[in-house]
Amino acid sequence: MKHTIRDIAREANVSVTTVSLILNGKPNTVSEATAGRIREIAAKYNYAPNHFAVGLVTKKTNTIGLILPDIANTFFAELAKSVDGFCTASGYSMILSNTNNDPEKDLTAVTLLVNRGIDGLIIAFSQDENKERSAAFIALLDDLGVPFVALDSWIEGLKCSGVSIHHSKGGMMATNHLISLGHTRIGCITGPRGSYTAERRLKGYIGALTEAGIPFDETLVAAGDYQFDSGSSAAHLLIDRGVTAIFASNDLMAYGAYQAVQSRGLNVPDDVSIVGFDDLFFSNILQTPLTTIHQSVPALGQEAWNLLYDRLKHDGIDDEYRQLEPHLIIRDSTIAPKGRR
Amino acid sequence: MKHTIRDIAREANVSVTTVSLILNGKPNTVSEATAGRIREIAAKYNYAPNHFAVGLVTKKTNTIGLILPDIANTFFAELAKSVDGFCTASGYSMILSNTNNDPEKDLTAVTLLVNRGIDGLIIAFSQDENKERSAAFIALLDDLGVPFVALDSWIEGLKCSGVSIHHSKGGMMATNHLISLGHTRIGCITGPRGSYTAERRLKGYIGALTEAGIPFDETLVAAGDYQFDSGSSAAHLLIDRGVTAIFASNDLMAYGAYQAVQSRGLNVPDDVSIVGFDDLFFSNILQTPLTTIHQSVPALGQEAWNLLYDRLKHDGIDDEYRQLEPHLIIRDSTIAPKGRR
DNA sequence: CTGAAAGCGCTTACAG
DNA sequence: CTGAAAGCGCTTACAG
Repeated sequence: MKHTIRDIAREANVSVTTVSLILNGKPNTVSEATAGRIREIAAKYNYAPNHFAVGLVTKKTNTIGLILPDIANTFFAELAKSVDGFCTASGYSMILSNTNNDPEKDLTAVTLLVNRGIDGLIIAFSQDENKERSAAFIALLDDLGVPFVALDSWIEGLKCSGVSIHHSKGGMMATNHLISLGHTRIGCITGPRGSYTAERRLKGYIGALTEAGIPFDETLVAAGDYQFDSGSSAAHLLIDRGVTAIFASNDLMAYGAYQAVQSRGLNVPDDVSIVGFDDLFFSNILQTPLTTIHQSVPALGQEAWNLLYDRLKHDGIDDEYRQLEPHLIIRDSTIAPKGRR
Repeated sequence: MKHTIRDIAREANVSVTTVSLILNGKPNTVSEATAGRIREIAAKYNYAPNHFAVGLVTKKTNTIGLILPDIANTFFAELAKSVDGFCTASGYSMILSNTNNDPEKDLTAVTLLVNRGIDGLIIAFSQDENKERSAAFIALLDDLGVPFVALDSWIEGLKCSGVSIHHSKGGMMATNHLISLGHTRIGCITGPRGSYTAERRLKGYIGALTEAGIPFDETLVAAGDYQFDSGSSAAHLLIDRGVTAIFASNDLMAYGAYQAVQSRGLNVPDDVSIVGFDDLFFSNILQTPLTTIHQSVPALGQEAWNLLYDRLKHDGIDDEYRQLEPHLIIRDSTIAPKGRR
């Protein structure tokens, strides 16, 4: 049998007001004897306030929403784990919403979660090239009434806090590594064109080439969609174009590129060097461990939580956008090009 | 500005009762004209009922809890994705709780979620060998008051519905495959000893050997913990003992076994055949794709959801335990032993 | 030092 | 065909 605050009050011979004050640690002038008795009785019945009644009055739920494009993707799964850990530690619960990378679902998920009553929202946006929908989404978010922070991705024109890795710097570091090895014919497998993270990483690639005086060759850019298969087909294209090295905009596509190289009887890194982006767990246990840009997922989750938590607790904090430092992890998938070993 | 049912009622010139009846599709005798007007106004303001007020009255939250040992593990991440999909489709939200495989946290998570108000619970238990804690946990679950179903794992003595793959049959199929290839010195890397899934899979291994007339050799069983590293060290042990084939109780440990084999200058499958369990996405893109026992994760998620949903909607349904059929996927990591090719 | 009472936003018998 | 009112279980000014 579930007990209410009235049950406790009755048994303690006090009013519900008094019980509420004590159990919530609110400023009060209740005698220690009475307070102790109340706490004892509450403990005895394992009393916990009804979540809905509290929410109805306080408008607080101690729940946040986490919207993710694909929880089955290791990167986002680890992110969810990180955020969940911080939530739990701070007494919050986390409602997860998976959008399957469907921007339409970003919208419905936000509406749904806000209507259910959440205190805040962390959103890793789906990749979306539709400007009109983006505008509508921004409008929706603008008068959301609950704080939210953008994670990993971003929408042009958004007004909120956010955190991501420094995507372009990461793309630049990956490409620079290949250049410093002596490669000049370097292909790039992008994420979905038009999407924020894809364009930022590509920008880093182009920047590195330009800085090194290597003319940017549009035909050495092949569009992928962050999935394994697209990495494989893009790599085939690039190999046809005679690249000696490939920067894949995420590890999953890098794995696809491995497969393309191997299916032609070629070898990584002897024939084609490959750099990834993310540093998934699996990148390190491949037969030829992958050189890649490491993202600290726990740090990403923590920053997102910190940004949100500050805004949960205090009103009117200015927006902040934090970009985490990428790290180049050199493993066995990159080597100097054939002529220069 | 958030609108309430009173705002809608006022503008439609009707009572809140009428609005509530119409918007909830309850049996009513409201004229179609009035009903239409109400729906229009509600739509105009994007009205959604306050979740807490509804919950306070109906005692229903349309929220379920999903307790998982490790969301960063691909297997559970895909499970979460599957369950989330069914929840969403049925109008439910899912609160995720990650226990980091800490049985203590299973307990606190259950308590927390139930106090927050959830309609039901799906639990993939942490591995626990502590009988006393298990007993306490069962007692807690027994008078929980909300339906729950066990997913993947199980606790001896539990009274609830559940679904998992047929672990022992899977272990048997994996081992039989190795036997049919001609192996007789077959090692087994188990999950955490004493845990349900580990013991079931091991039982399948032993059963297959016995059936084939191969004497069971205790020294060919090495305990792991379902993590990569443990697979590697266990494989080293088994190779020292002269096995020609290894059944690893999950894919992650199979990857570890690959590494052990390779670090000795040996080769999979030429020197050691390896079978895994789970069939993670990565098993298929390894340089030597892994022969393994496939679990249909979407089916697992769907069954768990179905079992829960039935019990959410109807009282007094009998407990059911469903075991899903495992499937052997033969790839390149298994071959006949050297003498028999 | 403590309590009575209003109110959060709904749903649902019940009355007419 | 429609509405007034009770009640869900809390929190919080306010009164004494």
